[in-house]
Amino acid sequence: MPNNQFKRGELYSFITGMASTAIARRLQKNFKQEGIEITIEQWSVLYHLWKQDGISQQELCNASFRDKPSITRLVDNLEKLKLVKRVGSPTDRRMNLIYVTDAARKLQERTMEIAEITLNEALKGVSAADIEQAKTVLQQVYDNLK
Amino acid sequence: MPNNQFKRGELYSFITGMASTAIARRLQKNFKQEGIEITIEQWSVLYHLWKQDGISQQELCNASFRDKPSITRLVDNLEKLKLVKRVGSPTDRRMNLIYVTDAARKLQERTMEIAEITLNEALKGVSAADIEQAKTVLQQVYDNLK
DNA sequence: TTTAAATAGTTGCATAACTAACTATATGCC
DNA sequence: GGCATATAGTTAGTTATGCAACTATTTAAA
Repeated sequence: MPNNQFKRGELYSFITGMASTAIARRLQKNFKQEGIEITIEQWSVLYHLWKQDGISQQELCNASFRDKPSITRLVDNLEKLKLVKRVGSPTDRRMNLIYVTDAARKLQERTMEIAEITLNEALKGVSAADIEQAKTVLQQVYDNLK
Repeated sequence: MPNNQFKRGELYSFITGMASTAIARRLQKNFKQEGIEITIEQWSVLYHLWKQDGISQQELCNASFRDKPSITRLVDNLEKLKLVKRVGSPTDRRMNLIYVTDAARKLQERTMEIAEITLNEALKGVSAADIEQAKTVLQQVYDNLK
């Protein structure tokens, strides 16, 4: 128990997640540089829809670790950009099924490439084993707080 | 070089930093539960000021990895809450020196305790060595993108 | 010394987060 | 069938972020 005790003064960067913030910021910049005018948050929603669309907003909430109002507005903005469509579910009139448009599909390949490049840039000099291990720790943290 | 290549489909959680988001969210909840009505962002600014106050907003930017408008507004809100004071620098009239108030000092001990408890909760079941290693990776990521 | 460039901070605009309160529809129990 | 409860989604209010444009002051160079 005392061996995962954090010393005061080391708390800060772990809590604020400055590393992931930095990655997201860099990815945003790289998108912009390529003339791709979507936010990271919008991209992270598309990311799930590319894998599978026609899912409800609630399922998008679960997949992207966001609450319902956040998804409502992200979908609002993505719809304004004509990247997704809300389609009322035929079987449950409470639900919207979210579909990506052709315009969004055109973004998939290139943005995933940029994301991959950005991530490799971020992880330069870190061994594959260390990355795996860091991912395990972060997953454990997430599970602990779920 | 190919050994720190990320496979597509694993990108997402690393980029969005869901672990650090979860920690921050939990800390916010724990503050609230104790009747402490400040945001994590406000706390993260106080965190630096407790270590040393009377520093400029620019120094706060550097310490807390934020841009100037963000600090302007955080200091605005902290000032409204009477937790910090802006004092014009006597030697450089462009600068504000930021001081914490007695009310803020009263929050230090308890909030640091809560942060420590929250972090230990988040890191339950993770060995000290793994934590160290994850921190090293995150620091490297941050340095790579700086 | 006066003028250009750098620095400190603020303001406006757009996007996004969380909470709480709300509407509409579906489900389940009597 | 009818009513309570759960679920899906939206809206409003506050805080925060990033970018760009702005003011005020300082510094450095011509």
